[in-house]
Amino acid sequence: MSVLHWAREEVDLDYTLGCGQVFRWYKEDGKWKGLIDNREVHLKRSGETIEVSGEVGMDDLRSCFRMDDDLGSIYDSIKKDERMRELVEKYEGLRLVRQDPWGCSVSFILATCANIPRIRRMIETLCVEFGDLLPGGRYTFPSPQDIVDDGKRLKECGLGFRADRVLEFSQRVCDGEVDFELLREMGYRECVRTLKRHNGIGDKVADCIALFSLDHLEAFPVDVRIKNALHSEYGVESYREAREFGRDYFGRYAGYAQQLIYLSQGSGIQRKPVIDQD
DNA sequence: AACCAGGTCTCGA
DNA sequence: TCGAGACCTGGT
Repeated sequence: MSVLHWAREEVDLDYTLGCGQVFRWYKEDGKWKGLIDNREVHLKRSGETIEVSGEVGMDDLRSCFRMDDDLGSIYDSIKKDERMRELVEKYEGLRLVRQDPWGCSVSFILATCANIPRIRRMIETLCVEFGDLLPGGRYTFPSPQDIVDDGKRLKECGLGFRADRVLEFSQRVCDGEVDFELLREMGYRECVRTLKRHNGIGDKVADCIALFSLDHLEAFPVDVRIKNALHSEYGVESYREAREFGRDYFGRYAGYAQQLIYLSQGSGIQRKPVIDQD
């Protein structure tokens, strides 16, 4: 077990892991349990430190929690009004997480038109069916090849109309048609335009992938809740308007603002999903 | 028992 | 560009 000297105002695990940006983490017995780089990790806040158990390197942890982001200056830059000042104060320690682009893409393709418990369940099913069992009982996130190898079974996983989209995307990744590192290097707009060429990836999902896994922090994913929040706070009328408003108004770190607003609209810590295996 | 869910795609005005 | 409908299921 190792110890991270990450103060509370630097990292709040409940806000960061419970705000809906990640789907495979859950809190149990006061510990946050999840996976980083397909290895199980447990994190427990203890005063001004975090206790870590699991085989993860310091670099992976720092990268996952985006510890190179200067939270103070980012928060300052998005405190555009009283409302945002309140949110920054209330949710101090909320950080964006850097996810693996492949897993993030699949997760948000699955997130279409489903509620959080169901999204978590679909992802967990995918991992149980196509991933590898780890010591400790959890499963790795499957590789694209794992999925392509048994495309028929994917349709029996309760994913609904999302199954075809995931299979098609997996196939394209296998074929080398998706270059995540290139997507990371290119500008935000081109990244989103490129992602949207795939079936099942529209504005919202592309923004999520760009923001949560490809370091495009100006991405401002707009779903129903964000649209409604922006309507009541800023008088924004449509999805398109909300998306553009978000980026223009909040600027380079609009994604952080989005996550604060999303958290303020509900969600909260989720329980461990139960997958019945046969 | 309905209703609705971190949307996307297609089509017609 | 914009609105309407279809789309698979399963939470609540």
